[in-house]
Amino acid sequence: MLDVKFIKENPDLVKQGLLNKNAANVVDEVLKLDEERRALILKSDELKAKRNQVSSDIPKMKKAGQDTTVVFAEMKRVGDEIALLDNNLRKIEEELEEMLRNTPNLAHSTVPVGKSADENVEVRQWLPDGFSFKNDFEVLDHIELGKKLQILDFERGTKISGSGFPLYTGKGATLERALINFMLDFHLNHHGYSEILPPVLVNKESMKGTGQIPKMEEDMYLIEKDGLYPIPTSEVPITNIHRDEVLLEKELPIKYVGYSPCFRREAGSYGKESKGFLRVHQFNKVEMVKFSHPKNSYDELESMVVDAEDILKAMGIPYRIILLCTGDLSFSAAKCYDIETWSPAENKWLEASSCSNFENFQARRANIRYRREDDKKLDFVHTLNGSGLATSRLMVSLLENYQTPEGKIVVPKVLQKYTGFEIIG
RNA sequence: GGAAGAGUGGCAGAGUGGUUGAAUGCGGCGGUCUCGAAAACCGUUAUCCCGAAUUUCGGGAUCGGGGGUUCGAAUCCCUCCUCUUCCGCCA
Repeated sequence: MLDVKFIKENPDLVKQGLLNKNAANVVDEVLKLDEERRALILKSDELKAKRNQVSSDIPKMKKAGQDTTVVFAEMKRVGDEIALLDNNLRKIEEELEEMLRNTPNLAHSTVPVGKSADENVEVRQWLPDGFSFKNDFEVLDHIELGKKLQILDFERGTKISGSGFPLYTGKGATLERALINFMLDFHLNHHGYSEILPPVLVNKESMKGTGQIPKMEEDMYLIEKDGLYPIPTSEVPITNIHRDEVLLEKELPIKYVGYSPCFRREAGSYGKESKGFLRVHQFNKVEMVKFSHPKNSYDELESMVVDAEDILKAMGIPYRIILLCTGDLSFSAAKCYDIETWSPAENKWLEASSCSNFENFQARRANIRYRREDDKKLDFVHTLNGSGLATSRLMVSLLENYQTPEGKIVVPKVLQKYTGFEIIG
């Protein structure tokens, strides 16, 4: 959530920022509502001050045996007027809150301005030794491989739950579990994160805190009976760990890594990308979350991207880093890098990770603060998160890149101690 | 799911309608004492909002959340949430 004070002090900057993010320009309306709000507070506070004064006088009057009926009648009127003003105030504040909650975060100054994904910028690319975009043999895609090797069963997944609910079988299930364990261990042992295993159903407050609600509500599952949301990413529960808390400056940055299944309705996105793993309703993801000091959150973002890259390097999967332009940035993000892995069968890059700095946008919504050492004041932390990584897209690249001409899968070296086998097929 | 009880400042814990933002203790911070430290003593110790003013001052709000009664609510009423204990059920 943007700060009204900041909008007030930098209206033009915010207007341009919203424009860059393809968002509605609400600046003038926000400022107007804020002005109305302050005027009402001024009047209301004045009357309350009067009421407080009189209230403290009443015991004295009673003690002195004075008649209070006139004062009571007057104060009744004052009370009614206060109630009226506060009612109006609440309406204005709700309207303002609603508007701000629906207003996206602004992009950082280092983010390229652009309308859509076409204007994203490739930052770097990494390819394993001996890698070639041309294949010596006819490659199978992950669906064909999954079927042939009996490790993925999309048809039965559909029978059990519906389309987009993958079923892993045999060595496929083992490989998936190996991936998750490998990634968790890697971040724990080499990158200094501590592990979280979060609840996968969260309440509305948590969804609001990280910004999935209200803007993305249509894409979220909801268990109406209990008012709980299956999480679209463990960013939600993990970031909300410190909702309404005050952290110590010296404990920053706090770095968590956690595995969870993720649930997304993907409403309205059925199409050619919906086959196999490319777009699913349930997938597994290892997520990194950081609570950072505002002054070095951008360094933390860079190192988080490197943390995710290390996983891909260790597994020998070709990838590239994309810096998202302003128009392609998500609602809450100020800056975001996507990591895309190569799919030889699709002959294209697939988004396997997204690492974002939200600055204090989420912290403001979720009220996550830290106390400064020098002046003892409270300030909002910066929150970041990144997939490290999503197994579904990763599995596509893994299977397709590691297939042999005979249609078998070689298990990447680093995963072998987790799988207990070296080859599938 | 049923019954009973409870939710107050960083923590513990008073307060049941009128200078209560809130006693007291612990903790934290500053000081006196000391070569230094401990002890002791003195002082200080929340957050948010509004308004003025170049270190600050004034006002308002907040005692789990929301609503109500009242001139006035931490205190009374309603409702929701959470926790504890007992019963039931259960991986």
